[in-house]
Amino acid sequence: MSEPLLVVIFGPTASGKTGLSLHLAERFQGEIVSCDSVAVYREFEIGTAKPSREERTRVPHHLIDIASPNDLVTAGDYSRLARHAIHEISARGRLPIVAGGTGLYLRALLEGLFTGPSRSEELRARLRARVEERGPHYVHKLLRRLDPKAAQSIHANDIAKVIRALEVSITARTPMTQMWQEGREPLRGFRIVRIGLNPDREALYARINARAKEMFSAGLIEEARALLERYPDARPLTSLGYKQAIQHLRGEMTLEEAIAAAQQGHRNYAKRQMTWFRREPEVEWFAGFGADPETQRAIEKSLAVLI
RNA sequence: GCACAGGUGACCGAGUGGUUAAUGGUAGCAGACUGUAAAUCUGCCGCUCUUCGGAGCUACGGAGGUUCGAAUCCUCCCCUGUGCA
Repeated sequence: MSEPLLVVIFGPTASGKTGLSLHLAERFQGEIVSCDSVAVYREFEIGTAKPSREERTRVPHHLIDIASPNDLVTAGDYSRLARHAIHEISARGRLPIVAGGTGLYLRALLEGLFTGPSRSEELRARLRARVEERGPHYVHKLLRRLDPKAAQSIHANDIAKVIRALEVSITARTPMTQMWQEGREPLRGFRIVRIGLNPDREALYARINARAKEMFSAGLIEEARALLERYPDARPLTSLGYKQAIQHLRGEMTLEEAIAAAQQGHRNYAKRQMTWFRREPEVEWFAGFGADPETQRAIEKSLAVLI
């Protein structure tokens, strides 16, 4: 009972995390720490389903709109900022509630990342060029020499991960997997309660379809057009919804096709999120949507005991 | 009604006599994930068994036929698209 409580809510897109976190924050005097790799960027509004202005005045939100579209927020950045926010909230005597769907960021926050070098754009560019010239197996062979263990666990086709492993092993002059041995630095000082939302697959997919479509009628195309003009190289422009909106703007697909592709992308994403979250330890799972009053009551009840 | 084109596994789509349960792709399901993660990648994917080596059954619009052997060739029928009437 000595350590303060930290509530962590996760689940696939459109499972109702926002609604639930809002409800719990009001009920238990909490503040919300978003865990969303796209909502951190300003001006990305419609496609990210950020909580509304009104909702954000009702309950303080953190880690939303903290970066310019031209910035690049990494899992490490997120972890540091989120930990800082959580400690501040807790120091104020309020309940920190982490809510989001970005699995890696969540893990970076809770378990920490290994202390390795951060990105090196030049090295990455060089390695990517190698892949272009010689194919993915060439760089994978390279990794086999520098870090055989990593090479074994990373598939040769997974270029992104092969490159990161090489980047680490080269710049640190130590195999990445060896650096992993030194462990990570997990978040300490909190009793962490993990709440997982796992609505029925079919119902979730229907909800995703409806929501993705609504984003388009709410002006996603226009928002994407404006963003593309001002920040043509912005990273989050490649995220779900924006990507398809831009394809439509370029004349690569009709509006209908873009909507269908966005819906499909969100459905696939939700599935990937679930396979990530299923591995999470000590999760209290709930089968309904977060916006569902019955589910909210059940979660509220199980939380009330702990507070 | 005539003339072409075509009907392939949930869908799209290759295959034009034999190592073909049938290349690909998509969807679906399962999985991986340590600083791009709304990313990137992997496996399974007709049915039934299996000592996990395999075994059996059913499949390329339908019915017959040719052949040792057909999704592939022939005949008839049904359906779809396009053109001409």
